[in-house]
Amino acid sequence: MAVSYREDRMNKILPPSFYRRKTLFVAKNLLGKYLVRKIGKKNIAGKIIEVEAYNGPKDLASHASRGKTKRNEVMFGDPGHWYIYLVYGMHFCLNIVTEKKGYPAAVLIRSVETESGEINGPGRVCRSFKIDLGLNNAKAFGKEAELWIEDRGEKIGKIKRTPRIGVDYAKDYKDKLWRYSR
DNA sequence: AGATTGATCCAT
DNA sequence: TGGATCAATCTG
Repeated sequence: MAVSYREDRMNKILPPSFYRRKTLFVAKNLLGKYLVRKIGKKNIAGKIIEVEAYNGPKDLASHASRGKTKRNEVMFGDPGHWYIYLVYGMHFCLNIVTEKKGYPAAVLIRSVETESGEINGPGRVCRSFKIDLGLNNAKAFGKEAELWIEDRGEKIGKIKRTPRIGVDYAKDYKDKLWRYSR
């Protein structure tokens, strides 16, 4: 039984259940998946090659470590939604919310590989994919999604685990090996 | 190494 | 309400 083009496309989009699991597991398993941005009739896609996990209320590197605020409330919500914020007054950062509602966690998309080359850095990823606060709290699944992640069946090789970038203030959490890259 | 940039957060 | 801070990037 052949599936329609639409069903085939839908089947590759990661469902909320993918994100509902442990944040470190989700982070590692996002490598090799494709970030896809719908702009009008066109899609931009890039293979995810670097991420960071921000894992729970005790993670001092996480925005959520000082409780829920207007900015970070999306992290406390349902998995499979985008958490986007402005850093340094200039750049946007894209995160996908993980784990069950009430447990604040997310994975930051740091770098992708497109057909025209690598895009390194969360600010550059957002600029290239035309991502801003308008997508904050948007769903990363379903037919209305404008931004989602697909499994295209590609395997990733050896995964590197390194400390997260720019979190020197995070005391005993600053050296956690929660940055994953290929 | 230094400048940029402005929303956010918390201590006054 | 003020001022330090910031999950970054660019230029020199």
